[in-house]
Amino acid sequence: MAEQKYWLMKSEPEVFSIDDLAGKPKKTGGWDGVRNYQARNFMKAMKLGDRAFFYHSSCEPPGIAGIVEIARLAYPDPTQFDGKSEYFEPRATKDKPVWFQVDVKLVEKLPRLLSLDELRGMPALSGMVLLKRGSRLSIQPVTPTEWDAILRCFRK
DNA sequence: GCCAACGTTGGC
DNA sequence: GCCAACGTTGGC
Repeated sequence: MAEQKYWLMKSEPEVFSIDDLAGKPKKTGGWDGVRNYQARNFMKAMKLGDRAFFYHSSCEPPGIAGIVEIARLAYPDPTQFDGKSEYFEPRATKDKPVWFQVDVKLVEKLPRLLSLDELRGMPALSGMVLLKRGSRLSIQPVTPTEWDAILRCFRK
């Protein structure tokens, strides 16, 4: 397989949780609503089969809830064309969409949420984007080292 | 192209 | 609900 990359994708569980994804047909859903250029560009760089942590933000406690796989390459986020959506983008046209999304498929919900506190306590993650001061990016790259260190919490 | 004002994110 | 940090907007 082509080189597999790793990512982290944030969602507020009150808006879209890992259980919401689990309840979708084929456990697959579109990751819509991303309205940040850096995050968008990371989604455009995603390849089929890349894996990502599903991170729950703005909740108690925040943390990693599960693992998803990229099931469809970046394509225009339909909510940008919907005048009634909070994600409406007046500058966007069908010919020149501004915002993109990928589809993700649930690989597994982790046996328990790995909290932000626990992540901060792991020396192997000291350089992780998520843990950087002031980091707000909703889509982030994760290094293979970080990925493995996190999985090691579950696969003893 | 600068940068002040404003809006958003997200942990706490 | 607060507010630090960051991104975006818009006047100049």
